[in-house]
Amino acid sequence: MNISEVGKRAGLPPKTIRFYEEIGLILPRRDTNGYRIFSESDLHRLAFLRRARALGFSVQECRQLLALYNDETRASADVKALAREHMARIDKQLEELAQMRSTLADLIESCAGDNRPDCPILRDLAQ
Amino acid sequence: MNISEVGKRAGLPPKTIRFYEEIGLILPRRDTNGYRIFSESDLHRLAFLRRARALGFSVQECRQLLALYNDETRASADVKALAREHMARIDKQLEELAQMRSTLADLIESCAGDNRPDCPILRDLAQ
DNA sequence: CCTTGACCTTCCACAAGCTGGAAGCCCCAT
DNA sequence: ATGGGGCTTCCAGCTTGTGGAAGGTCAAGG
Repeated sequence: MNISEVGKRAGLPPKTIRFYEEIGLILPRRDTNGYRIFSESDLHRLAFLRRARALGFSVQECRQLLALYNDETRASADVKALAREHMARIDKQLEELAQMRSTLADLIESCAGDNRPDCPILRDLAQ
Repeated sequence: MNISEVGKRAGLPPKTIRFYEEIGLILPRRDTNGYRIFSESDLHRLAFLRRARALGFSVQECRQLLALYNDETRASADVKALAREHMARIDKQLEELAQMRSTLADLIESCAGDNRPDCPILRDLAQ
């Protein structure tokens, strides 16, 4: 199967698939004309990647997840540890964003939002 | 004042300050030897930038905020609108992260995390 | 057989927001 | 004069792709 078809099936644009090959996440065969040929196994890897990325795993983590996926002798503890680290990072981001949101909401509420120049938001930023 | 001192006072590393100059957020004077000289006004701009960035505003938004800050005839409505757009983006990010977090938490809970290879996390990713 | 359009290929540049490092100048103290 | 620190510029890299240009390939229609 060609790149655009595997792209449709996996839900990834061809550009992204080429990029994933470039960084070694997949290694499709090549036809005599130089075209990439994707096997069912390549398709599965790509779909796996799409879902892992959608969960916010970094490309490096995806690499590790794929390695674990292909390792029949893996320990599920290793996968769980990876997922836990990732979730810890997400929790940290959530906290930071919630903190920003809270401050912003306060500032926005305190601003008249009319045509006068006086603005608590700018005053706060300037301190 | 020199770059490292203004950096300490504004809470920004010299590298970042040079970068901000490069992209036109500040324009410090230069000494005859080529060294940057920062005025109190430069310091205020830098501190403003640090706080705006800490609230998650993009550099482009910071540019607009600084312009509004320096415009005596601004309407606070414009500042408020900027802040509202930004908060909307933050809310979107929060939603996405919360969704990821929820899925991840489910997967993590369902995984034994022992030395056996069977793993619901990988199964879900592979679908 | 030739053309046309839709593929495919590679390579380069850009996005955000810095950060690190190298090479070289400058200033002050010893 | 020598050493250490600070300053300068420029280049490269991080992450995760995206957009575009130049050019090869393939299948269908005239």
